[in-house]
Amino acid sequence: MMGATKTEHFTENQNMIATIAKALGHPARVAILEYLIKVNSCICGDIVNELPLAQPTISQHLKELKNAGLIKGTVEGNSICYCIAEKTIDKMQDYFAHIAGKLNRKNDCC
Amino acid sequence: MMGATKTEHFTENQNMIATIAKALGHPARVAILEYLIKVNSCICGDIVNELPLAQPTISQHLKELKNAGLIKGTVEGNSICYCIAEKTIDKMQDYFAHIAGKLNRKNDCC
DNA sequence: AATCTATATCGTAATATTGCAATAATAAAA
DNA sequence: TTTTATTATTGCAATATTACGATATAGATT
Repeated sequence: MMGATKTEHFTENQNMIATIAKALGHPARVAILEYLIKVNSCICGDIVNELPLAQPTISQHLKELKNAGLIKGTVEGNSICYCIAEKTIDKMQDYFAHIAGKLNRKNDCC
Repeated sequence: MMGATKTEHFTENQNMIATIAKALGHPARVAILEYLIKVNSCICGDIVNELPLAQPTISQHLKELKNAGLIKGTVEGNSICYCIAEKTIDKMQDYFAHIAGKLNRKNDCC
């Protein structure tokens, strides 16, 4: 087990932030998130039409966003309605606000 | 070139957010960031003593944080003083505040 | 029931990341 | 100048990610 991340050595919060950040660590997923914010909710096919990626690739990206808790999906007929999970966005906003508030703003060095 | 990210298809901002998020997409790098915020500035060795990872591994994580613009490092004698790049933290705070503000907060579905 | 529509999953190739031992590089200290 | 201290780089093994064609799944439509 060499190239595997040692999650057990870090706090739950650090792992949580990392998981969400990782999910946003790909421009396609950022684009999906922004599109979802713009249209409020949509189905997978809409995103396939919007982005230059194949349907299985979009599906995979949606899965990762969902696993990270950034989006939700509900079955609606034979399609699935996706939308933003506000709570997680709020969590990230709070996190950055929190650490930004802790910054010294005049470092010793650098 | 199959498993390579198609950055050229996304906006500059989407790529920038993804790059920063990706750098925070590992708990060790979140831990390094939080430690740096706590102590204001430190050298690589301090982080090696703090986290359960070998020196080359820490060095690599620092490099990635630096490449993403999240930290700065300045040579100081034979060691390097690392500290937070406030601007980038602010950028992320602004980004999440911006998208949080755009949320509908009562979705059609989900 | 057969077909269409929408999405997920499988399989696989290409690429990237993670982690560390060994070693190099550089500057201070002795 | 030899040694020590600090950090970066190299090389490599293990694992993870990215992308997509082919195929499966499931609900709607005819």
